Amino acid sequence: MLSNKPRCASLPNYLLMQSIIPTLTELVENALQACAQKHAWQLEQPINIAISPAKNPQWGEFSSAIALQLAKLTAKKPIDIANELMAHLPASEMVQTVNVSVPGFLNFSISQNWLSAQIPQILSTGASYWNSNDGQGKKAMVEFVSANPTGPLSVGRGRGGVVGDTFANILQAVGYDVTREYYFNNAGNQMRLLGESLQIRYLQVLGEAVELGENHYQGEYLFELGKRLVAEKGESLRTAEVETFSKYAELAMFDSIKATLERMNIYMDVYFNENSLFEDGSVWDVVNRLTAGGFTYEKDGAIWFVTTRFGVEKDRVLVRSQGVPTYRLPDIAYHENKLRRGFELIVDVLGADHKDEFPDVKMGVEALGYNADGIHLLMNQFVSVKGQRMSTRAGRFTTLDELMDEVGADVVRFFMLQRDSSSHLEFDLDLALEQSEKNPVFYVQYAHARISSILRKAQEEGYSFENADLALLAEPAEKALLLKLLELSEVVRMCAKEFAPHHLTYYARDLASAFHAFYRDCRVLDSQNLPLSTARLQLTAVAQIGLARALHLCGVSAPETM
RNA sequence: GCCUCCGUAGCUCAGUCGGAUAGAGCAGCAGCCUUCUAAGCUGACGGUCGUGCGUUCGAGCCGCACCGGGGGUACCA
Repeated sequence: MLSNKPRCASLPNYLLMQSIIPTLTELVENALQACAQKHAWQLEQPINIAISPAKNPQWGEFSSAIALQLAKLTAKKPIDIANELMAHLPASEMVQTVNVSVPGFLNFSISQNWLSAQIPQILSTGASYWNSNDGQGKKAMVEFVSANPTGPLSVGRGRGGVVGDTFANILQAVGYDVTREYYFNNAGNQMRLLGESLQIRYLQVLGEAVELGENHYQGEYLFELGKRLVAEKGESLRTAEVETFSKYAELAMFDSIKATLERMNIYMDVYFNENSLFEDGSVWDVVNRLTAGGFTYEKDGAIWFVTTRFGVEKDRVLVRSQGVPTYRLPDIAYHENKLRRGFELIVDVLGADHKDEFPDVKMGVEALGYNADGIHLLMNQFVSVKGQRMSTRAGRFTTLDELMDEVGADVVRFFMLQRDSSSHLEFDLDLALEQSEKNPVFYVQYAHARISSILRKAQEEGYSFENADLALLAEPAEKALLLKLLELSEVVRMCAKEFAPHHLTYYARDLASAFHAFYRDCRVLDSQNLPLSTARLQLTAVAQIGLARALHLCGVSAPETM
């Protein structure tokens, strides 16, 4: 572990707000139990009760298809079941009305009073209103980026960086104690090639007729570094060892990577050096224990891991015949190290090109006697910009820095989060460059700036924020905005549960849209109607907190003016 | 060959456990600024959800086969 950067404190989460879907689920659950008992329904398995937002306002705000699911089990008509369930629903302050529609949906309308009552709660709790405690304070690690210091970060790595950092934010919001970790290797073949590449570039700058080999790093950045080296050291390194160049390049590349990450608002807690696993003997310790457990054998001078025992078609090499381990072995040792440090949830954010190493790691720690269920893969597919694929080795890439120079960190982060990470991402440079409503980042940020502007103006003109009569908030747009705001906690939980941070950007856009509709229909500041102004000011303030929370979880700024 | 991810509107993509009429942004079309930021809003247009079988009361979602694309299939990482 190289360094331990301080990062901003995670938000406390102590207040578990009563959120809508879990509450409705509980109501239906109670009704179901009552009906099942009364009519002796055979519910051998626990029924999964789904509550989803209604697709049409005529059905209220939330619906459940539970009666349709139960039709077969009970041999009754869905519509009858729904009516029966409705009759047994416990009363709740949250629910205004319940009705049944064909073919048997149970529809809920949320009470306006209950909704309004959430406003003071959010105002007093702040951004942590939407937190939950699903993680129960357990230790979680998100390992991401993990690029070896052989070159500037590519756009592809940037996706892993954004997805990993955002997912870490999400885990904190659902109550985990999160560590962000970067795993790297500064020994071995890659670093030797890097050193050779720099050496050749350095000599080229000095006018020598030397050329890069096919395996060397072709990127222009090493030529630039060579020039820098000449400027600093002159010709003194003409006969220097490769190691001198390797070390110099490594430090320079790491500085550049860290600067890039910082620019993207990413701060690692731990930089973990793969080499430490060799130095403390844990790599060889892993081999010995696997061997003692009967999980290895020797063939052709190499040590093989019996992965076929876990149902894989081929065994894998752990230690090459020359005695050098493959990447697989330190990876297993590394994950054992993570488990030994007490992490109960371990998330590896990997690119699609590294996906296949993941199962080997899980099999490895299982063979060592651990339960690997807490280790998860968050794979992200490749990124392309204008059809060009990234390849560091070939030196034909757009670096993250170049991309941020073009469009800014906020746009990069938001765009990287707009796709399911298992889908390919085509970075639309033209759209990203658009400083207008076409660009979804500006759309969301604009809503926040608009809100800020109203609140500023209210303050300047002396409008009261206190003692609001929130029952005055009766417009459909007001209700819709509140409902959308209250959805955030569910969105965050879903992101965590599904390892899918992209839902956040969709939510942010929906919330911005709900605010814009409110802005259109409901004038906030009206000197002729001060009570209504105060009520709407409170709602506006809550919208600001929610929008900022969604943006900040994405690692995107929430500007006060634009 | 095998494994895996993807295939949804002209383009880029969402689609919560299998539920009501499949959604959004962009592009293109038609409108809305003496009032809190028009970086906004409204309307219309746009679909054999890759193809074919199957399971189901009900399939974009589940199963099988096929087609097309990405990634992997190393004693590289």
